[in-house]
Amino acid sequence: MAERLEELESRTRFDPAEVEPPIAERWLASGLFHPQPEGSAQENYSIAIPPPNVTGSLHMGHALNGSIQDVLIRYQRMSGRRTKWILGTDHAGIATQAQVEKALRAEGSSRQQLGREEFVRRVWEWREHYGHTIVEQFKRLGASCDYEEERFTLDEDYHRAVLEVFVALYEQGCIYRDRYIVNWDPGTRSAISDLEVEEREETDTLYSIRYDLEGGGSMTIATVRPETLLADTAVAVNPQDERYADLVGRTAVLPLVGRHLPVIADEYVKRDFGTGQLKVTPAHDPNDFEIGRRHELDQVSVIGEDGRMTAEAGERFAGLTVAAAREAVVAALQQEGRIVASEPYRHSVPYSHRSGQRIEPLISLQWFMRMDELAGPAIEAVRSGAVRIVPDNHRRVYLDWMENIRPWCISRQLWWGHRLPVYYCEVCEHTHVAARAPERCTACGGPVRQEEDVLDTWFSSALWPFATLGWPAQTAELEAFYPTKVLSTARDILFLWVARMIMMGLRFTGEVPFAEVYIHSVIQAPDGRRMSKSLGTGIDPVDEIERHGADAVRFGLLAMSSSQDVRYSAEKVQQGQALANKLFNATRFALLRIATLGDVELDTLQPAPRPTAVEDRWILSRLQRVKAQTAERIESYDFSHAALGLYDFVYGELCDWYLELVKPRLASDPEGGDVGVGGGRAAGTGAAGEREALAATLLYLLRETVALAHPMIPFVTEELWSYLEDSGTLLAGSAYPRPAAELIDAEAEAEVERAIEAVTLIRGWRDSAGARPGKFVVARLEADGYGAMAEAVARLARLELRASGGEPGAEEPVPGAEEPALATVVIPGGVLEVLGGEGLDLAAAEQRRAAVRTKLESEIERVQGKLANSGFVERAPAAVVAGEREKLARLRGELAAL
RNA sequence: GGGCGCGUAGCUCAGUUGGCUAGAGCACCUCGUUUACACCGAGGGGGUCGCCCGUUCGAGUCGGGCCGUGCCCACCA
Repeated sequence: MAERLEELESRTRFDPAEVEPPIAERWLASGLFHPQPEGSAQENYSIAIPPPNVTGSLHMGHALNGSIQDVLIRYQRMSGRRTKWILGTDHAGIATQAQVEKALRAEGSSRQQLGREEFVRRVWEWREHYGHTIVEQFKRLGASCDYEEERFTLDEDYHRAVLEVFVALYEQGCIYRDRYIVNWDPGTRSAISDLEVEEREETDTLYSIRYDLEGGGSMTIATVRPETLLADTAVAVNPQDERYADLVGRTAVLPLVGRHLPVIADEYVKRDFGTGQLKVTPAHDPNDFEIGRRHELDQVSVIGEDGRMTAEAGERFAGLTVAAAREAVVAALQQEGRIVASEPYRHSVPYSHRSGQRIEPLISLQWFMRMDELAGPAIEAVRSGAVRIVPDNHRRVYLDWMENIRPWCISRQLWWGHRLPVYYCEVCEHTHVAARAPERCTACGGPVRQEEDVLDTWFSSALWPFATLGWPAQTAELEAFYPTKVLSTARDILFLWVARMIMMGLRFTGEVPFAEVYIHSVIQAPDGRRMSKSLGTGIDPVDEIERHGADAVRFGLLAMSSSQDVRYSAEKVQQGQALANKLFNATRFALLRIATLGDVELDTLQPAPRPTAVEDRWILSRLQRVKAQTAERIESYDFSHAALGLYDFVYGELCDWYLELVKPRLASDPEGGDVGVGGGRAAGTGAAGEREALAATLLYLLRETVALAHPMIPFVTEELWSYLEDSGTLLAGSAYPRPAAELIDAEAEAEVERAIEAVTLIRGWRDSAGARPGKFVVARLEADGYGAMAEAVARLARLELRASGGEPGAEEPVPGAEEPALATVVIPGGVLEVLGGEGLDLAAAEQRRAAVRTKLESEIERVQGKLANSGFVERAPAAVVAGEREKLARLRGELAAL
């Protein structure tokens, strides 16, 4: 220990870069993060991490969520629970495939050139190469995940779980294949789900186009997509619309094409919108598709999967891009004089979240999943509270979405992902759905080929909490850690992921996958914009860790977090860094002082609360309250207050006051130095037993504080623990401090708090009077309730105290006891009478006094007014009225004393 | 069009069930080589709590309206 203390003495500040890596290593080597699968999920505590994209890197959202989950996990682990933080990554179909394709392009190749098998091999290779970055980054953050059991959504076992679910849902009739209108993303050349579509406001031109009717007359149709006219197969009006009642049943002629279109009546058409006449394009508009199904209209597809016009669009337009086709169609219509009007039109346009390209609704043969049947129990789970969403204003959003849930397009035209376990007969087209490929067609014995499509990534993610634990096998892991306790995430994937996990969990395990969903803040850039690489607004958490330390980043993020979105605050991270440094130095100070006390043996000293002075009882009492408060805040997901409350305790009580109060008692020279001028309890005096008690108390305080802070700032606290606890045990595996009721001491709290207030007031006065910081002011304390604290007040406020005139025990006649006061400072319980001091500017002090008087007077007036109001006195609760009366008396006393 | 938020010191944010002489961190100003920490310490200035009505003895806190702002959901050509 001795050498370690020597080494500690030279470290005047906490250096995260030096300390963090070895600590992270000790944690990993300890096995603490890798629990044995024992006990029941009920008694254990588990969290399944939202799996980051396998080739991604840590962004602020990960860092925040990682900090949050780690606080919970560490807190629970220290509370004695068997904890497991399930770790893993997501294969992230589109994102990963896009990355590899980009790399291929750079080397002049393409996935088509490679072929499917080779391409998939290349992606695996890519994953080997880049797939560990983010996990390593989680380690740097200090996240105590179970790194020994890292999962991947394309692992063999995981794949088996996916197949099992797919086959079961198919057999249960929930999964089906359909030619349906989908959101086609020309960028990724794949269908995407509704949730991956984002609407953007845009200004287009709304054209009014004249369609002639057979047998005379015409209709005028408005559209922002004239190019889709080529695929019109009907014209519709509202059945209630008398204006057009006689048109229904007639035939319109499609301009440019000449196709005959029935005029139909459908409720969908709004009478008051535009002309009340609508062109119907079943193949390229979701609404029209529905109309088409209702009226059994033809489907003509003029836009292909490549985003270009097809042959069906006719020779003039085939091969054109959609944009070019629009121009060409408009030009052609203009030539025929069919454009009756055109005006700018603002509307929302669908874009792909994935590729950023404009969505092209078109009809495609895809796999879908019917959701209504699965949604029912998932709705009930949230309604009944089996799954609790925190904060609960997201509850309604979840329920609204679930109650209006629509089929989910689950097939993707990609190569990277779970290929559908669907096999078509090459001969008779018979469809087989099975986890294992059939040798031959069961109907005709012909050869079979597997479906080319893969599943939407979210399909596999939906199984995350149980597929990671070995399901469908009934593993010990599943028994011990499923259901998990809480799912922590930002709200943007509430539908995409959370809702689907609840549905799948209930369906396949019969249990909710987690008891609580905690929705955390989204961290925005400091200017309020979204943090994003493309905008250049991103802040890299790893950079921040390198600059300020992982503890600082964690503390900062926790302190920022809230129930709403917040801007990134570099100051909060600084604050965290300051806290780490402060704790480090406080511990360093205490240990080095104790070591020099001489008669205290640090190596054998047992940390224990052994108060011998009121400040001891005060800080011990305060510590108990902070313990209770911190635990309560962590358990209620109130991380910012947990972090900031701890900061306040460490700074505002432990360091600023307690350590200052106790310094004289820690002086190595029992005769005392120049500290503590007034009073009988000179520095360093006291029996050896008292010094030992103080040392024991200090050790106890520091150990408890450091342990209390550990879930939030694990590195610095673990480092300090190695000095405070020499058995070599890890703090990460030690017990979380619990409040000891017998140490709560309201009286001591009141006594010390009034002393603190007095010191602050006197310092303020000193400053206003220009008293030099180093010089003593001669004064007389004429106030009640200070007792043993009087001398501490004197020392901390730099006073040379003269005996009070009224003090019975004072040696009579004390010189100066009758000395007239030059000034008075109002403090709790009375006043301080200033008798003299070097270079005091009494005029300035007088100004301050006047200001205080004015403030007191106005406040007294306010309170008097309140108490004179009969309504207040009669109606307000008695305690409040009494409080005001007390306040008035106190203020009057202060004013009189001035 | 619906839903959910937000608007409190220069900045970022706290303010539980209405009782506040409205707080914190940062920034700013003054002072300080008091041997834990200058990533420090002490002190200080700074707010019509977006606006207007209302409820109440009392409103930053509750209700209504307005203005500003952000996000989510939604099939009006």
